[in-house]
Amino acid sequence: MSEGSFSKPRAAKKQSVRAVDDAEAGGLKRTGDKRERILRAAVEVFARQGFYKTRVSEVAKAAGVADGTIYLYFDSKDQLLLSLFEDRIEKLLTFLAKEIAALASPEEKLRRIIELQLGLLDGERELAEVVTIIVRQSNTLLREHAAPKFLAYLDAIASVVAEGQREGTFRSDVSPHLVARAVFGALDGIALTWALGKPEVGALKRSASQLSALILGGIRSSERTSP
Amino acid sequence: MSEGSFSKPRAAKKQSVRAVDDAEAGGLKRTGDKRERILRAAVEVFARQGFYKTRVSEVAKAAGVADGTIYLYFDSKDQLLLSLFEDRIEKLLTFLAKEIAALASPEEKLRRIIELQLGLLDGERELAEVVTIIVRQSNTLLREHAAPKFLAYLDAIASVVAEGQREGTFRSDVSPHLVARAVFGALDGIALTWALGKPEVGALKRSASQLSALILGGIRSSERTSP
DNA sequence: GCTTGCTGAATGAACCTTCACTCATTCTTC
DNA sequence: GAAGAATGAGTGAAGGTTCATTCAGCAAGC
Repeated sequence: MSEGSFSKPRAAKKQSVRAVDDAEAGGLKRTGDKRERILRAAVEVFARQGFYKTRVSEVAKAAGVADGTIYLYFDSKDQLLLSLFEDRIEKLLTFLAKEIAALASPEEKLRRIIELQLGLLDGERELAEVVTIIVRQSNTLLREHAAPKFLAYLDAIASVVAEGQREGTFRSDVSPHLVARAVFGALDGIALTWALGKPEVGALKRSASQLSALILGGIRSSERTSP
Repeated sequence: MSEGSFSKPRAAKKQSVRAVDDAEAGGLKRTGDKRERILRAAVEVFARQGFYKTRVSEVAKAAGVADGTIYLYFDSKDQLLLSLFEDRIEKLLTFLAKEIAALASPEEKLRRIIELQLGLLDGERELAEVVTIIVRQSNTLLREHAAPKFLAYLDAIASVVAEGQREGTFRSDVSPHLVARAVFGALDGIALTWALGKPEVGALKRSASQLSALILGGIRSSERTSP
């Protein structure tokens, strides 16, 4: 009687926790994870061409589905982008939270955050690009929806900073939120110039350690008084 | 979609827009400022709505000009954006160069750069937004053209860092270009969250000094040897 | 096992709105 | 009144969205 509760796609919020599977052996296969396939294709194409220059038909082609199929899973092109964003940020946040919880000192945590974000940028550049670009698309529905999720990420960083300040290992004359923004921005800035240029191999590791040194050096509390 | 109720209607802004005084006494003269008027309108509207969501007719209206007039000064909508970018970055670069040249130590220079960029973000947020958004629009002619100018700006920062390293006041185990990117990114990140939220008054001053402290603290060579 | 009928996911060509751009006409200035 | 500047309604193309049609999968009837 349950008549397959998930059987109908109809652009609903259907949260498929479907992760990585489906070896795409042949062309037509099981129709299980169309939604996920479309999302992946979208990340790829949006990152390469930008949202506005991407035709819905291109996403469809990349996903190996018909144009119309996309509208069985998403209400509109805008909604597709928004879903993409929410879906991915969500995962990133939970992953980050778990990783950080395991570490003891704020300093280690901060270092790990830097590593993780740069790692994400390196490994899933496309996703990272889409995310940061989206955050910058101006005052639209997208921005309104994206902002809360994004701010949650910043809060996560800020709370690490605050922790360090309570402990006394971090200087307390700077606002945790400001530091969070600056750290995020620094990481993003590096990603940006990578995106503009050519990504060298090994750049990641070097950047991460240098950046950690820089940021930790700046934030560590010290006797030294700044002029 | 409703009009972006993000930015308050500042009537004061209007007046400063009128840089070039066109004598209305004799009606329209050699309207040499049409181009400039269009550029200013474009900055404003692009920042509010984003490039792709902005209609050429909206820019025209904001500039107080007919649609067709825009095409007397710019070849296309894309060209308008590109011209805008080049024109403004150019000015920013020369201004920055002059400001910095006057200062003695790399430390002061860096501090001034931070002040200036944040000041720009505060005073001409719209322009700053357009610039950073544009830099992120993917693989297009725009990107190809925008990148060099943008990189020139980064180079300017990097050379200050390099100077400090030669002098011995800055730690030399970090790449100047990395630092430049990080600094730019940090500033940009702060702007971004300002843009997402509400800009408090006085936030600028505080942010600038905190950020200076943070960055200089991070970059200063730990050996306090005076050369 | 084979046929028939039903269901609904998937398709993609056509539709229809939205704009970037054009150009015949009108206005300004000298 | 000529020359140029400015106008803005009109045009054509582009591309997001729709929907009539297809067809794989399944169940019941034979």
